[in-house]
Amino acid sequence: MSSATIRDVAREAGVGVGTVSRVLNNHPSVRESTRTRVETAIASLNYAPSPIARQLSLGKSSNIAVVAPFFIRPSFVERLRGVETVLAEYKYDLVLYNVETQEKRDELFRSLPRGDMFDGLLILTLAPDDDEAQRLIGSGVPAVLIDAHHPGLNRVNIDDVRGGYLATKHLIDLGHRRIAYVSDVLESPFQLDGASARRFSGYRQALAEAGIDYRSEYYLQGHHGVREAQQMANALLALPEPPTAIFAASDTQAIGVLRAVEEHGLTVAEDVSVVGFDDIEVAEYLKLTTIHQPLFTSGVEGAELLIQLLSKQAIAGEHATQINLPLRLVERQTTAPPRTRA
Amino acid sequence: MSSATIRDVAREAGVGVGTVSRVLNNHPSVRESTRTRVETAIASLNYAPSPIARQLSLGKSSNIAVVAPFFIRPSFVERLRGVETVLAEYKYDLVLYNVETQEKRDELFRSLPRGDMFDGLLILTLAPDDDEAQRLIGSGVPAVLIDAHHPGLNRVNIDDVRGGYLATKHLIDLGHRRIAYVSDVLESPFQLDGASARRFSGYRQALAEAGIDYRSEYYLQGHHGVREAQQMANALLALPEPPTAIFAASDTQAIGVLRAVEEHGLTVAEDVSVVGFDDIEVAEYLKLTTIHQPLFTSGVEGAELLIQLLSKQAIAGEHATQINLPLRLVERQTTAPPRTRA
DNA sequence: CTGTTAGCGCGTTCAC
DNA sequence: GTGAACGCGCTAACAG
Repeated sequence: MSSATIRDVAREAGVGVGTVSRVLNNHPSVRESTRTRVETAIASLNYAPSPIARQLSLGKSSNIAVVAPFFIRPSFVERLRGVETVLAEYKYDLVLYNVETQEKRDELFRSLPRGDMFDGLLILTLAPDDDEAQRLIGSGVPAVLIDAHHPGLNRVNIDDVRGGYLATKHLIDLGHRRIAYVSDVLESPFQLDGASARRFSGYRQALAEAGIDYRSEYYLQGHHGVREAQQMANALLALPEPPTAIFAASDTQAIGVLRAVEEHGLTVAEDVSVVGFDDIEVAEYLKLTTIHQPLFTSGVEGAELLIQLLSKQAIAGEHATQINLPLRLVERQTTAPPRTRA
Repeated sequence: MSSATIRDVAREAGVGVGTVSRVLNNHPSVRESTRTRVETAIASLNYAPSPIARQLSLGKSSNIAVVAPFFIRPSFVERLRGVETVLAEYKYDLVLYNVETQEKRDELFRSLPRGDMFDGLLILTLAPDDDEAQRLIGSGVPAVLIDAHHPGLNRVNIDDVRGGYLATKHLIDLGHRRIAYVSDVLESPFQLDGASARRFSGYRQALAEAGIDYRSEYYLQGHHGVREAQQMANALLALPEPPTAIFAASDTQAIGVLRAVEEHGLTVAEDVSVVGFDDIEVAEYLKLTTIHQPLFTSGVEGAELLIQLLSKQAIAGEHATQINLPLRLVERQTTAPPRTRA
């Protein structure tokens, strides 16, 4: 069946366990003849070392925890792929934690930092509060945030304010003046990273710069999701003076907006322009104009930063590094100049 | 920094380590007064037990491995979500392995079964060959396949033949006679589960049943992906006698077909009908007629089956159970009767 | 009820 | 070069 131990191998090869351990770890000081003897013993017993025992002895686990909310979001999947790529390269195992409730969140932030269970932590889209952050850095477990902010913690993210600005500016340059913003809900009891809020301020900044008054009826919040966004857009389009352009906080939400536009018998771009955020894969198929952010790359960068931290003998107290990824507008076919007034 | 051990707690509380272990595991036989004493000691030392040491001692890891190819596919994500849901419920940790090359595949199938690293295995969309299967069942590590077949291994899947039949039959009932099939490549050096092939035979079955001759020029294979499918559909549409309907092996590929139809200046449904497979989320937004398969549910069922196996004291030799999930046609707006000949 | 001790499987000195 | 003994942190079985 299973589990031959190192001792069995030692006996079989007629050597001590120490020697077996040495060949296992490619220790130079072991005679070639005994090495081969041990190796054949290993092969014949079909032996494989126990990772767990190894971990206990070594004090490291060689696996890193990835915690993230909302599995479903395409943007998360892209990031995760990036993470997986580099973790696999460095032979780290990826343990995945999904967090969709406040309780699970608390539980995780309490248990993760302790324990020798993980060599490192990767946290996606979840901004720790000050307490949690303190505990994290205090625990000495290297951690990096991806798509989340916290001063004092290593992190890779984007300039959301600029993203909001870019999207809005594009619409303004096209000639739009009545521009709405469909946002995630800002005040979540569940602490996400307030990207929507920052994009909102970029939106207002662009508006102000162009001398366009901000209108609160053009600013709607709702839970993340196609359906919710569709409803918001419906409300917008039903306004006495509906917007001629809508900026959605994510591509997913932009899809909802697109549907609402169709539902109203209007045509996208011609009647109302739509711009999204993220540039997930479907955005291309939908020909959605959007703000591209490096999703896959964010995962790669975050994981690499973590690996680097891991090797660096954990010089705590070092100030946290921040990696900022570039943003750019991808112009496709859902934006156009506003229809000229009849 | 971290790691107070159980011994520290014992000393602090003035008890033996055994007692501490008992309160940790809620053993009934411990006086209330000492229990509280230990608990305060735990709190004051900010102690948390080492999962690894615990695992070594217990001989179980409380984590299960999920191996799957192609992170990116939306269908995989849905399944993974289902898996995660039940694993979390039962307090199992989810260790994720991505497999996109033959080497990684071999490496994994060699290393996974051994070791006390995992209590169980969940394998998605990857059909083990006979050797691998033998090693799996021989290892005694409970495993279940999701979206993959192998006699002798526990598995949850669908009736792909029937799926292919349903899709094709729908088209036939609509009046189509020239029906093409856009497929994944069947002979992959990389051993996936041959779902496309089975769907193909369902396709042929429906054709035969309706007395429609099979035409090899209507059957194209290509790698999974929007772009590849789009090219195949382009080729199909450029045929002297192009098909009036196209059945795609997945929704992702159906998206490519949709694009190709547009590219040719044709309109979907009116000029050419398209049906997909999977019913991923975007299918709804694209109004794609498709074969719905329970993606999320497949993850749930697979994980639950595994959990059940885990508790059942691993009665090996038991014959493998197979769970078959239902399929159904979801009719949306990409299919319609063929245009009547002018 | 509770303290003590023996493993769990492996890495690592430390002498030989 | 190589074997023996100890320790990693915890659970479980055995005495009290």
